[in-house]
Amino acid sequence: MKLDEIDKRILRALQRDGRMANTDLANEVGLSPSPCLRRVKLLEEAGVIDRYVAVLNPASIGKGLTFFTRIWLKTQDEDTIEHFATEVAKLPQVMECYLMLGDCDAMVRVVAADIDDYRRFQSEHLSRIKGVQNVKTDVPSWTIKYTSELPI
Amino acid sequence: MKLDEIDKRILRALQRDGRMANTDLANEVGLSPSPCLRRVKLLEEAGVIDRYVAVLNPASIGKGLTFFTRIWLKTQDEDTIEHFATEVAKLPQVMECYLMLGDCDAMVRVVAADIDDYRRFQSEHLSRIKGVQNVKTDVPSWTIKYTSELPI
DNA sequence: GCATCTTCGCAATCAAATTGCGGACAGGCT
DNA sequence: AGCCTGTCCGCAATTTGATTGCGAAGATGC
Repeated sequence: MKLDEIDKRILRALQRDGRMANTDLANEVGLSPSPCLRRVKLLEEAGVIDRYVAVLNPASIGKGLTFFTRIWLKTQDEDTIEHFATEVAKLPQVMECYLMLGDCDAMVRVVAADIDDYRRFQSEHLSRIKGVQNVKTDVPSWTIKYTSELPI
Repeated sequence: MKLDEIDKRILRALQRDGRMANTDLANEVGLSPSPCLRRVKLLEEAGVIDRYVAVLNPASIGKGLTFFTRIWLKTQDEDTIEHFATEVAKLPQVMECYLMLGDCDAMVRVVAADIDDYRRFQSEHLSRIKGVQNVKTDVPSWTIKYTSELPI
């Protein structure tokens, strides 16, 4: 989809505040409400805007820590990987999971309340997935940047 | 903040659809619109709901690839780290940046259009930050899971 | 220069957000 | 038990914003 400058302004604004009133958005991007809303609908239909979400404060719901876990599988055949993918998708603590080429086979980002909560998750869920041979956890000591705003 | 079952239902719903109409939300969680809205406002004021955002499709704006870059700094003193943090915050391609304990000093998640776009970013921006000694890039071959919904 | 397509803004209509208020329910005290 | 108090609900009125239809302005191409 071809995006002009106004579309980009709309996307930037909605990335900052996805619940902004259309009238305010229109004002910000320099349109009147109706063509502005029309553009937003088109961006949604075209899939440029995938969805709208509320971003929660992880600490306030007892998920204040992030862990990165690198995973090595016993084998890299399709069945093993697919089974792993299916099981990982079921674990709500896993926010992201990537298959990697190179050193490890997969990397996941996990949220947990504390170290013990994470350890429990690792031993009771992650390590029990069939095909998982070894896991190694990296703990970020500080988050410098965390954004959901894509550059546009 | 103490969250009861209805609050949790609200948070789950708004994580799925942050732009849901309050009337629909009220209906889903089993309240009438006014107390439902009151709870949402309280959750916002308490910071449980941090903000609302539109989630864009990275591919549709030419940022379809994700890269993980591990970074080693020349020294780990506070000045070096703070300078690094300041500079990284300015780079819009960087979605996340964590300081790590252990192997590497920092890890960033970067979005780019393609490999060349990433290489340019790495050589022209990341590697030029003062204090950066070495970087190593990991490329996910597939994203199995990617969610913004915290378990609650 | 004219026809056509696109996208705008205005105005009317409809739907949802917001607010104020009375009532139900729960917990604590006498 | 009976009463007082604090909390949270739902209803209804009001305000605000979303949505739609339509005519006009500007851009594009023949």
